[in-house]
Formats: sequence, C-alpha cells, structure tokens
Amino acid sequence: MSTRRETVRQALTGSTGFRSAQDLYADLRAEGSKIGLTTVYRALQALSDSGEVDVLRTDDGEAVYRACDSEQHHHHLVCRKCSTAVEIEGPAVEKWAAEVGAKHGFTGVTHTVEVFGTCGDCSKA
Amino acid sequence: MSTRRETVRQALTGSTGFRSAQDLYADLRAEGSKIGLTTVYRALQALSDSGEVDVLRTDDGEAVYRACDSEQHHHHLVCRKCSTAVEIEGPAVEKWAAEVGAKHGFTGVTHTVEVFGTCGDCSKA
DNA sequence: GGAGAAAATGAAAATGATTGTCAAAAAAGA
DNA sequence: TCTTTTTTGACAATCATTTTCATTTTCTCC
Ligand SMILES: [Zn+2]
Ligand SMILES: [Zn+2]
Ligand SMILES: [Zn+2]
Ligand SMILES: [Zn+2]
Repeated sequence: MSTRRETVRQALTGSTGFRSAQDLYADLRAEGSKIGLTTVYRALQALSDSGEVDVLRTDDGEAVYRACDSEQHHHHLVCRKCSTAVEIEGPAVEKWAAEVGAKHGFTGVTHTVEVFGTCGDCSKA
Repeated sequence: MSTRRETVRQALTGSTGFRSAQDLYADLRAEGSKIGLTTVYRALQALSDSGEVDVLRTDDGEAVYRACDSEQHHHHLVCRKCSTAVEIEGPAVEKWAAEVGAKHGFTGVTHTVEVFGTCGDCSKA
C-alpha cells in the first residue's frame, strides 16, 4: 500500500467530478506534494484496474477518473461544464444491452452508457 | 464537394466496421491514392461535423469512424475483435436517459450508449 | 480561354497525453 | 544493519491529432 497511491485516491475522493491525470497532478503539486506525473498515471492505472475508480473518455480522448461511492455496476450523469457527476442506475438498460447483444449472436456482451448535460448550478450561469 | 472527401467517404462506406483515420490512410495509400494524412483527418472531421459519419473512442482513446446506413439517432453493437458494427435502437434507453437527466435538474441532456461483444464469426476463432 | 481570388491539399513541424526507461530512494525481510 | 524488492520520478520516447505554410487545384469574373 504505497502512500502515493493513497494520495492520488484521496485527491480523487475530494472531488465530486471526473478528473484527468494532468489535473490531479497539477492540484497535488499546487498543494505542495512532490509527486511525479508518472506516478499519478501509475496510481490511476492501478486504481482503475482494481475497479476502485471509474474511467471515461472526454470528447477529445482524454481519460478522466472518478472515485465513486458505489462499488457496483452503475453509470453516470455528467455535467458538461463542471464535470460533476451523479451515479445512476438503469436496470432496463442493462437488460436491453444484454438482449440486443444476444439477439445478434454476440458473446461476452458489455456496454458503456453515459448521460451528459448541464447541471443545475451551471445552468444558471 | 471535394473529391478527396468523397474518396474518404467511400473508403468508409466500403467497411462494415469502425475505422481509424490512420487505418483509412494506410488503406488508401496501399491502393495507390496520393492522399495525405492531414486530408484524411480533415475529411473525417467534416463528415463527422455534418453528421454523415458516427464517431466513437476506443479504449485507448483513438477515434474511429463509421458511415452508417441510418441517418437517425441510433447506437451500435460493436465487435471487440474485428470492429464490425450493427446499428441498434433502444427507445426505452432514450426515454430513460432523458428522464434521469431531468430528474437531477440537468439541461441539454444527451447520451452515449455503445454495446460491445464478440461477434458470431469471431467467437468461433 | 485566362487572370486573379478563394478553397483544398499535403509535407513537415508542433502539440499534448500517455507510456517506457532506468537509476535513485524507500520499504520490507532477514 | 545488510540485502532484496518495490516504488518513485526525471527524462526520453510514442503516437494520434493539430498547426503551419507553401503549393496546387477550383471558382469567378472578364
Ligand atoms: Zn462511477
Ligand atoms: Zn450498465
Ligand atoms: Zn451509427
Ligand atoms: Zn440514443
């Protein structure tokens, strides 16, 4: 249990939205940490592999991470402006995805589902 | 109506799966075209902007494109191995996404939904 | 058809996120 | 403490994508 990995985890937990590796690195450095960029990437990789954090890609392909409350399978409602996210569930979607996959003879069916919009706070500005 | 853009469009139409810019460029050069990589990128950008082709991101962040039959909003069932894709629809998902967005006070709600798996042909190998 | 303006093209350089390398520093074990 | 293993971080290398910019190809008007 490296302390670095813990540092990154906490930096993520401190945010309600999705954050990029570069973002987190800048924040950590700004608050005095001597952590290296490579280490931030490695920590996020590990956290992501172990399922402790969720990852998604922004429109321009950048990977962003989030330490979600739920350990179970879920999806996100993400604000386009501030990147704040709400964890959401959709049983109907789960079933639909599995069925449509099976219907076309696909195996090992998985899915990615993300909902985007502008959150209440950002809508006012 | 540049002939280059048409060339790229046809290269895409010739494939049933999602293709990357680099892929298409390699193919076009292989078949004798003198097209430049920059032009392929520009053509795909334009086709994507005008909604003529669909775009999605692979796990490693690479953008891949597809010239779909349907002009209407739809989603895809994509093979993880060969990238072949089937156009699918899910009215229930559309409604669910809009509702969950509204319920949390989000405006301008959109969504991305993709289903992945191994297609029948690839499953045999 | 031809001259000049405007748009399209592509080679090469620049960008920017992510990954690889490798030697130093820290942690774990004996 | 001494040795071995793991973690770390500066730096270089990758690689898709974007910018630049000069050249070529269209368009427009005569
Ligand atoms: Zn999540
Ligand atoms: Zn799901
Ligand atoms: Zn499509
Ligand atoms: Zn939809």
